[in-house]
Amino acid sequence: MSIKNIPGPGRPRDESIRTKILKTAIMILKRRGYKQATMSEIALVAQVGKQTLYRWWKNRAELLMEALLYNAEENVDARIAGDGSTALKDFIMRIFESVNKDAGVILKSLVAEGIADKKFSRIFFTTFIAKRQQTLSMMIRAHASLPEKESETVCALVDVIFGAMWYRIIFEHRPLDGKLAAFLSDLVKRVH
Amino acid sequence: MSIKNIPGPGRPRDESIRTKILKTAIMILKRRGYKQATMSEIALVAQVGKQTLYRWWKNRAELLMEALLYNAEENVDARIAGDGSTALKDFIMRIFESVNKDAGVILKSLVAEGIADKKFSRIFFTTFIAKRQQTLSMMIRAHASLPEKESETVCALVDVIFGAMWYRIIFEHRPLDGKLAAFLSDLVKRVH
DNA sequence: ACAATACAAGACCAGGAGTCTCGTAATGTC
DNA sequence: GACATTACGAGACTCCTGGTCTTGTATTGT
Repeated sequence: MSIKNIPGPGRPRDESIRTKILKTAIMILKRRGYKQATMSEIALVAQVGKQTLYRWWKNRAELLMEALLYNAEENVDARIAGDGSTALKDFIMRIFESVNKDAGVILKSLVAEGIADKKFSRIFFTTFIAKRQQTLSMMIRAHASLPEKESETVCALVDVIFGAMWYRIIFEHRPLDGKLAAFLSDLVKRVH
Repeated sequence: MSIKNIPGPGRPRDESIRTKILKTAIMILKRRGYKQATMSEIALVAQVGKQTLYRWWKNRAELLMEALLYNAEENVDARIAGDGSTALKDFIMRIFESVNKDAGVILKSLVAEGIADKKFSRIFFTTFIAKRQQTLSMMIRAHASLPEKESETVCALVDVIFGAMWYRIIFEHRPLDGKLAAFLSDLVKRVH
């Protein structure tokens, strides 16, 4: 994502500056929202030259994307092991918690960038969303009562689950809580 | 939405200019996308002074919102009458068609505005989304096999259906087609 | 010492939202 | 018809943001 740090002559890149910028960006996003998290503001708060931002990332969208990945280091990976009957619900719940904590604002910001820039929308989808979809569809297959589930149905279920999540992330009309997680994992069991 | 036209002294407002602006905005949104649909561009193409835009609407978000409502005059209302077994699927399908035709770009634009401006997000939700949710929950209640469905479940189902729709509107990874509509209406029947 | 790069600070440019001004057109009132 | 009042098209203007460029200094390998 960020521009590579190939060793050569001259002063070396300072990795700690890169993470300082990412942390600052996340903090501003959380505290002041998407619109206030301007490049100048991030540079100012991080006490960093604007050029340094553009040395590490080629534009705002790339920086925000990496902020998301950096933030998601507490990674929500598929732990298919464990009690099979609640594995799916637990998985969904873990994602919800991450969204409720920090990721929500960042995810929304990236959607906004994607709406303004179709090319970025594709990048965002392939480098982040698609991977989550893969994981979820594995979980669904494992969780489903009927084994030979055609992929069409699994795809629809993935869109249903993440769709409901995104819908509540974007409009914030209802919380992402255990009730929804239970309802969604229940839904999967009902499909044959 | 648009600023009222109270009669009084002076030259009267020209309603045809208002609709000309809305049509131009929709056209630019469809043909060039959200980012290109700037206020200056709309004014230029519509052959209208920028001040006229701001006389009718107080900002870009308001204009886009009214463009959406104007575009949605081919209104997707609940026609609960008709074959009860396909009424829900038909309803969903009609919304999908409207989105696929014009509304999709406008809806996405309004989401982007909402992400940048929380206050507008609320306005968008209450004046547009909430009404669609009302209609859909009526349809669900009518469609459901079990009559006494607690409102909690209906709300979740609404979020599931519109969630899946929005998810595909935003990322465009899969089409909004009859298959999804059938799957979703089927899902409702399976919930008890 | 020297070349090369990174860094902070900040000037600079392009473009968009929103405001303001100007000259003109359309209305009601006298 | 004269007048006050408002709408209109055109476009200049301010302010802000994304992104670039410059300058002076710091840090590396040779």
